[in-house]
Amino acid sequence: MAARRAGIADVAARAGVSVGTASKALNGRGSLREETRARVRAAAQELEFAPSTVARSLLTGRTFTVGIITTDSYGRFSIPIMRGAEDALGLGEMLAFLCDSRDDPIREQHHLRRLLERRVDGVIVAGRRTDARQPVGANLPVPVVYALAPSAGELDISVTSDERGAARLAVDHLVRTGRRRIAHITGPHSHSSSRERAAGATQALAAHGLELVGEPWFGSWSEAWGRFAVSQLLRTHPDVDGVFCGADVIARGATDALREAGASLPMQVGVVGVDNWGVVAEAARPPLTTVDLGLQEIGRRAGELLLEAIDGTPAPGIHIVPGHLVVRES
Amino acid sequence: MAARRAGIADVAARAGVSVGTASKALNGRGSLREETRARVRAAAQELEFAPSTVARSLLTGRTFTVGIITTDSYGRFSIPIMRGAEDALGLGEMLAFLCDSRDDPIREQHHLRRLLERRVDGVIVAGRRTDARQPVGANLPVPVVYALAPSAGELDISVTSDERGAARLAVDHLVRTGRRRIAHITGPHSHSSSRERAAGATQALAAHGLELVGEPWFGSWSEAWGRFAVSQLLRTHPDVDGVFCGADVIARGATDALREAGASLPMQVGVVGVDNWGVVAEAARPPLTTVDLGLQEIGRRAGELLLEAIDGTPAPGIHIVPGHLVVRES
DNA sequence: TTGAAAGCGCTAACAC
DNA sequence: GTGTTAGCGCTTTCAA
Repeated sequence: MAARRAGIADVAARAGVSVGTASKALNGRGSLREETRARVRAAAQELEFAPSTVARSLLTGRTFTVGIITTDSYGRFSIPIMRGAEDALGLGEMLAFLCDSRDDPIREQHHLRRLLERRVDGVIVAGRRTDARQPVGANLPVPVVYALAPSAGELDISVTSDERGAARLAVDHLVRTGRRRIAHITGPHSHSSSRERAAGATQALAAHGLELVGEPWFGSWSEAWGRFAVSQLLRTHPDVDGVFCGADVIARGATDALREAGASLPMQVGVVGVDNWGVVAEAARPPLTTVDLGLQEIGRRAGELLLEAIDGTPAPGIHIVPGHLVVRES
Repeated sequence: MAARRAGIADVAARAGVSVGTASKALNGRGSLREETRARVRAAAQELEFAPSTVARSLLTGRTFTVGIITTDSYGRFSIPIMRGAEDALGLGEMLAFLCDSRDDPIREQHHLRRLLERRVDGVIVAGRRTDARQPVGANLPVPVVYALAPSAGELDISVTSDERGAARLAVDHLVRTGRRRIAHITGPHSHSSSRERAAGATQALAAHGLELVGEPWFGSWSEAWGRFAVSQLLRTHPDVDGVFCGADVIARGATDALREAGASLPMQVGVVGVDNWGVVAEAARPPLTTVDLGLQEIGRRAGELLLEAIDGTPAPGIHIVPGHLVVRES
């Protein structure tokens, strides 16, 4: 601590040149004698000179920072998205401010305002559901990219997951491994993810000339629901041989209930989840085959699209990132 | 988008005053006629004026930003810490840059450098283990606070968890609920958390005139290890009536193995974990009683200590944040 | 009560 | 090849 910070003026003085020259030397601009350049660089090194980005920003109008607003308290969904975004943004030498709106529109507006005051070059808004959301503002001075929860605004840039595709990947795997009597247990009907996955499952089965065993079981994103739904399912359809679950937690509950009902997994019944959430999928017995929605990829794509928009070539619309199947033992 | 950004000069022009006056009006500085103030405010409103923090920073030397460097890819540990830190920093009107070092010292240095170039007012370094770590740098121009993984530097500021206290909370609960033959299953011996929790458990039992059943079982942070250790434990100590597990994932494996071995929980055997990791603790059967290490509180404390250090009153040393017991049904 | 001017740390345009 | 100067958007003396 306490180390006084050297400015470019200090570096120039020590190297015996003017600040202009020092600037050129350090930025490789202009034409200077190699010896001068070296002398300046040496001085900078000795003084541990770190150029002030804030002064530079004032001049160029760019800060090389972006804001990421999550509605999600850095939870299950935001985290991989943030990671992906940081990957992409880091490549553009950008640093990200993190704001947690906790699903509160007031907080969101507050954060947005603070980010704009800080002159971020762009903003990523990450949601935790795939339901469309209202735009964070109109006529903003910087580009915004929506991740996971797409914006309802026509001309906005959004990146989201392929819900129907995810269902197809799951169902195709079950069919490919010989399952014919496939049921679907999923989350709340109020979530568009649940509805889309159910619709996707029905579609995919139809493509194989099959139908879902019973209606989709809408419930909650929990292990307990997975267990309960399976116990009920076995009463009406004891011959079920495949279960596509709308989430890994549901799938884990399902495997437990099936195992405890005496079914041998995966021989008698195949189970596929969605999420590829390590702590759940890997610890299940057997470890879960599941669809990874590519959240990190969504974040990466969002970062890339934001960089492009900042560079003046925005790509409006909803960009869909495909998921992929992770085959384990279930 | 595309909305041109109004500067204070625009506001001043529209209000028919000088920039100096506009500045004073908006910041409540100087003495101005109330009518002038109102006029300026109105102009600012109409132009959606958002003062540039970067210009202000250049002047004041403070950016009201901090950097958070996590070694943890925003995982299980960083997340609550970040939340807590954001809580504290938000109160100081600070915004946080997020950097993920992925446990790579090179990346860490790189990020630190970039943060310093951006003139952050301070830095939080968050780890994922409680083992002491090397300081991130010496003689830095801004204060640094270490969260979870304390710095080995004597004069640095660190905030970490109370590992022995956590073990005491767990053991006391088991004893209070009538358990006398208590075993301990935990993570790798190479982690100081494992060793400290084991030592704490032994100590706490001694305070009750009891001894651990067998040696502590060091292994890995996984459900599989919890299951395996319990199965072995039951062979040598079938009369065990309490298991203190060094992590919720271990505890969950332990409950599964106990239940499947025919033990009724929590009547015959009590199980206590550490972490209070929702997805694991709540889904276990029965839901886990566990020690919450207070990670969010650690983050909050780190944020507070950083603000204090920035304000010129650093509190060096290792600050220990107490955990608390979360009683569920196990 | 208000305006004019200097300056924060840096870069870029232009002189020398 | 190097130095000088103006100016990015704001706040803050100081003078009017």
